[in-house]
Amino acid sequence: MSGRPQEKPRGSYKESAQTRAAILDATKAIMCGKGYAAVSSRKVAEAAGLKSQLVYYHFGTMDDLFVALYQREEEAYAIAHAEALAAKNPVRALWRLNMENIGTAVAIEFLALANHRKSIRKVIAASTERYNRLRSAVLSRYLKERRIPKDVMTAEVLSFLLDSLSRGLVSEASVGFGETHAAVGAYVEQWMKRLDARR
Amino acid sequence: MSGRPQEKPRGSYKESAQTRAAILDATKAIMCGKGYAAVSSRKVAEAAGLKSQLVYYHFGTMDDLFVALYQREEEAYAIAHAEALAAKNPVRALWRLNMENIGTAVAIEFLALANHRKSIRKVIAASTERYNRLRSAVLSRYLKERRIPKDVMTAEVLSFLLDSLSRGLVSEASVGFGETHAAVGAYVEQWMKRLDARR
DNA sequence: GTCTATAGGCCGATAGAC
DNA sequence: GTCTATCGGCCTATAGAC
Repeated sequence: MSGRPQEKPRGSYKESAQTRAAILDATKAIMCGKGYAAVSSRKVAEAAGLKSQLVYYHFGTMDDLFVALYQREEEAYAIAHAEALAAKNPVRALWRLNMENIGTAVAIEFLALANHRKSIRKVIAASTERYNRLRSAVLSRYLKERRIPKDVMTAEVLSFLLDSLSRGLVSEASVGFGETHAAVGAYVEQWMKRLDARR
Repeated sequence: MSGRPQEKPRGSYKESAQTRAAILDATKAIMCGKGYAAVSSRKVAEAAGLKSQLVYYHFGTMDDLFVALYQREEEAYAIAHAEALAAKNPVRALWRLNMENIGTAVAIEFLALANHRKSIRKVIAASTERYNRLRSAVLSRYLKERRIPKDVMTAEVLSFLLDSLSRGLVSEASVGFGETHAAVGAYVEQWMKRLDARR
């Protein structure tokens, strides 16, 4: 990582991490651009400039590859998510996180993939539950501080809104021109401003 | 439809419609249950109790099959959608339509499929635009009648909310247990009640 | 850790008999 | 309109040399 280039240091003992990363990057790119069904060992390898057998060497099966990518992306998301929760305005930070990140696009794809890969469904269900728990405390406090009554908004509903609206906007953008995108974006923005003002 | 069974009337001149319907039904079932990637001419034919070549005979290519299914489902949806817009409470009717119908599940799958089938993307974009136009007038009137100011809700945003929230609930249900489902359902319900009361 | 070679399966699609 | 037969391609995955 530091100093000079140092490709293949001595024999070839830490090329592995680089190759793995390249394979995961390629997988992610294909998933976002063409959908999960376009992912194959050959396509991934071609995009990464490698031979397809290396995919199997490093990840075992295609199923394991998907799980490994999910876990890597989830790990990066976990950090950003924790930062967002710790921000002065967690709602705004979470919204921004969901909107800026390509992660939302890849998340949508994984959600669709869960439909027929039970290994993916398992890992998604676990992390979804975990994030909901993490958000619950912070959003509850946020709403309580602003004295928002439960019939106006709850932490659970707010959490769901932040996710499903951002996903809706992302998939809408991939199909049409973003007319709705601007209108909904503005609406959420002014709604968040109003919440801010109650502090 | 009426009278006696009457299979294969004389030669075999109107078996076509039945076979086509069976193929489309099987395709729909596989898409909902296993995801669009699990759809193949062989799997579809097996589910319908037919030979795979009949899929090509009746629909040409797999691409055409997907488009044909989309159009059939869309045709059915168009009727229900028009009824919902004509209902006394169009918002409630639209919400119910999105929540009850398996159509939402198949719609999510088509949205994912649009990622790498441009024929699908084209047909989805067209119908999305059309439904938005149809809703716009009715929802605008609905909001105006209840004197909802534009900064509280607009027809465009409301239309988007109805779609993306129902999609969010459906995909959430397919992954986890529906804790969120109940909470969000109740929230939307009481929100609609409040709108009703303003009439 | 990366290579070549290859097994074995499912795929989309077509040809031609009936 | 449905059947049998079949082609060529891409797929997942493994074996074995280096």
